[in-house]
Amino acid sequence: MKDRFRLLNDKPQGTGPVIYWMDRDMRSRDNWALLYAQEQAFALKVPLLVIYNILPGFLGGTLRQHVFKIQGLKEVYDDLSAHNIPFHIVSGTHTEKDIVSFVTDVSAGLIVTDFSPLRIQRGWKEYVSKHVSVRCVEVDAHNIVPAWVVSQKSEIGARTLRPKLYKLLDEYLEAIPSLKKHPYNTDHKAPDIDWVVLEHDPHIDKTVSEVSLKGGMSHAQSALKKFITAKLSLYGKDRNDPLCEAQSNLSPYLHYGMISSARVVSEVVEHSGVSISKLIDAQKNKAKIDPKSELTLVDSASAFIEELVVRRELSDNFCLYNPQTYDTVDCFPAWALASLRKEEQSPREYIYTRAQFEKAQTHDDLWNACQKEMVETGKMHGYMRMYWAKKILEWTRSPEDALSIAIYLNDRYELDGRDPNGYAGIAWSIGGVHDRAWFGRPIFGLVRYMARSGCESKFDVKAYIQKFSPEVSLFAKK
DNA sequence: ATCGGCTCGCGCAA
DNA sequence: TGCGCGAAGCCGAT
Repeated sequence: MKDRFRLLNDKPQGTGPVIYWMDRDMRSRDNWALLYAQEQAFALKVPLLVIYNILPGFLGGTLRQHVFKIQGLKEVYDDLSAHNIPFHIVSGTHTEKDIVSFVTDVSAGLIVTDFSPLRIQRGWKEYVSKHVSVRCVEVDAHNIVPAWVVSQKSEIGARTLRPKLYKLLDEYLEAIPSLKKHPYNTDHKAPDIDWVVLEHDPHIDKTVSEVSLKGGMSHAQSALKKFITAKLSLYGKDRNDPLCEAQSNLSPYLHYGMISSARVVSEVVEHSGVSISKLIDAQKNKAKIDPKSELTLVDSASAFIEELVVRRELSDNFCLYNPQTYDTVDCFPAWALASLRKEEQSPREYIYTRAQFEKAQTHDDLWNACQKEMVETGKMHGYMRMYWAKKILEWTRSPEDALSIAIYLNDRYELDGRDPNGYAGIAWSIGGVHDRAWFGRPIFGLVRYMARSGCESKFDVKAYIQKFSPEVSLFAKK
C-alpha cells in the first residue's frame, strides 16, 4: 500500500481501539483512510470504530445539503455495520470538542482522519491532535496523489501541476483493496439512529428547499455508470454545452466523498480500452490533434481525466497552500489584483445587491437562468459557473463584493458548495487565479472576460433560458 | 468560419 | 537571457 498518510502529532500509539474520524470522505468503499485505519487495527488486534460529527449549517449549508448528506451517511452506516464496524454519528456544534470527548470515552489507541485543505477542518484537526493523548494520523483519501506529496507549494496553474501529478499518477492508482469484516469486537456498539429525526434537525436552515438528486454511494455509482455508457463519448465535444447531457454530474458525490475519484478514473480507463498513460499522452498531445478530426472516445476520456484529476487536485493545492486567503482577494495573482484595483473607479452599467442576485433579478435573462438552475437543482453547469461568477464581478462595486456574493450563493445553493473546487473556480473567474493575463478592459482589468455573445455562438442560449424560465417558485414554502 | 492580436510571468533551454 | 505558452476568450478584420 502506497503511503498516503502523515502524522498530525508525535504522540505514542495506545492500546485501545483505532478510530477513523470520518470528515470529508463519506464512504465505506475505496476509502484509503478507512483502509489504513483497518490495517492498523489488524496489526494491533483491536476494534475499529468510525465517528462522524454532523455540524448543522456548516459554512452556510442548508436543508438540501443536509438531506443529501444524511442519505449518504445511512448507506455508510449499514455497510459498516455489515463489516462489524460501529459507526457513531453525533450531531454537535463544536466538532473538535465532540471528537476529543468521543476518543477519550472509548480510550482510543490511534486516531485516523481524512484530509481536507480547508481552514476550518484543519483547525479542528490541529485542536484534536493537541488535545488527545495518542497518535493522530491524516490520510488523503480524496486526491489520487496526496496533496502534500504532489507539490510543496502553491502552483501557478494547471500547466505546472500537471507534470508533477502525471509523474506519480500511475504509481498511486494501485488497486484498492476491499474493506474486511472486522474480527475484533467492541463494547462501543453503534447507537441506533432515528434517521427521520436526524433529517429533521431543527437547527437546519430550511429556507432553501431539498432537490431531487439523491445522495449516497449507490446513487453515485449509478451516476458513474450512466455517464460512462451514455455520455462519455460525447464529453470531448459537448461538455461546454449546458443543453447537452454530456457532463458526469458526479461533483456533488465527489465533494462529499461518496465516490472515490480513483474509482472513477479506473472505470473510465477500463471503458476507454486504453491505459491511463495513453490517456495522459492524448491530453499532452491535444494541441497536435487536428481540431477538425472526429473526437474519439479516447479524446473524450482524456479530456475528462484532465478535469476530474488535474483540475480537482489543483483546487486542493490552491486551498492547501493559500489557507488564509483562498476565499479573499488576497489569493489573486499580483498582476490581476493590481489591474482590478485600477478599474475600481470605472463606471458599472449595472450594480446589484446580493439579494437581487439571489432572486435572479438582473437585466440578463441568461444570468438569471444560471442562478435559477442552481437554486432549483442544486447544481449549475460547469461552463455556466464561469459566466455566472464573472458577471457578478461586472455588476458589483468591487472584487471583494463580487467574491463574497459568489461564495455565499455557491455555498448556500450548490450541493457541491464549500468545496476547494468552488473556491478555486470562483477565484479563477473573478481574480485570474491559475489563469493568464488577457487584454485589459474596464472593470475586469487583465482578468479574462466572458461575454453573452460568446455563449450565443457556442450554444442555444434561448433554449437554456427557456428551460429554467417557467415561473417556478424559487424558494421553499415556509 | 477563421485568424491574429491582445497581455503577463513561469519554466526551461541555451 | 530569450522564448513558448497557458483552465474553458473577445473582437474586429478578412
